[in-house]
Amino acid sequence: MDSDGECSSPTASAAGLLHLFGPPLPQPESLEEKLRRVSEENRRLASALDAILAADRSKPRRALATSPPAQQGNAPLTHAAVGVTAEPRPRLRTVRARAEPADADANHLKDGYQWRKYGQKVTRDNPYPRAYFRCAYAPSCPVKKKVQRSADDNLMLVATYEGEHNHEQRAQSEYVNDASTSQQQHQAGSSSSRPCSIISINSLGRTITLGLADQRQPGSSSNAEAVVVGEIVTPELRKVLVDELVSLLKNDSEFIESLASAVADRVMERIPAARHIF
DNA sequence: CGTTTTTGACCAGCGC
DNA sequence: GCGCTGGTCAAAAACG
Repeated sequence: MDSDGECSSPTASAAGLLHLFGPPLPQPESLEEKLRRVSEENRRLASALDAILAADRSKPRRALATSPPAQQGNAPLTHAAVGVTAEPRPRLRTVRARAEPADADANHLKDGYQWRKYGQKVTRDNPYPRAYFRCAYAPSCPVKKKVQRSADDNLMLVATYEGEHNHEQRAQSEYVNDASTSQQQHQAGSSSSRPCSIISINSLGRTITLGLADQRQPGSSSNAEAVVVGEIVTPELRKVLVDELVSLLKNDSEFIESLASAVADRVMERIPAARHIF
């Protein structure tokens, strides 16, 4: 995904050169409009999800404790909006992710850990079976997860993690843990020196924010309009969302045009310095 | 043949 | 106490 973080792609440069010899470029407002529209769409989805979760919480629960409402007091609004359930006492985390079409009939949610399935059960309020997994990396690791398809959307996988890993994850860093990793995650999301996209994770490491950094004014924060995408705890989930975002934006000629304009502006900024050479 | 998955049985908690 | 439900166990089957 890091490959999407480079601004200086040949395409962008070409667009910038075209702009040099072309008519006045379209105003960058279109890019901001685009962001606003995505934000608005995200807000609509978030509120819909919130309604679903609110209905879900109103149902009686037994083994799966729900988070006390008061706990959300100091949490950012986006947490509730994207349906993050951050249980304080038993370490329960709920992750919702859209399943790949290829895995349409599988109940697997890849998250970088190795899991061993030890049971499956059809629950009362969901026609889809719930699969029970234990961490298979270390026998003593107490972490369990439950994966079940959403009753509303069978392409949506809902995974509930319980407990914390008491071992290192070799292949990748710990993605499902707390604030201690948020800094690394931030770095990982913007490994390039000049990232076009911003991927940040909040203090709890449970909400990812995807945004488009306006490179025209590096020092300016006014353009940092972020799009909160949802709860991300695994690289695969991040990749799914980023891929989806990239695919959406790639097919949007308006966005491409705006992006080209923004890159052109950057090139224009550097041209005067280059003129001294000639 | 070792490991993983499947699946029916069993157990515990909760509400009535 | 009984029934319902979610969670776990463990033997059998499947797989590489």
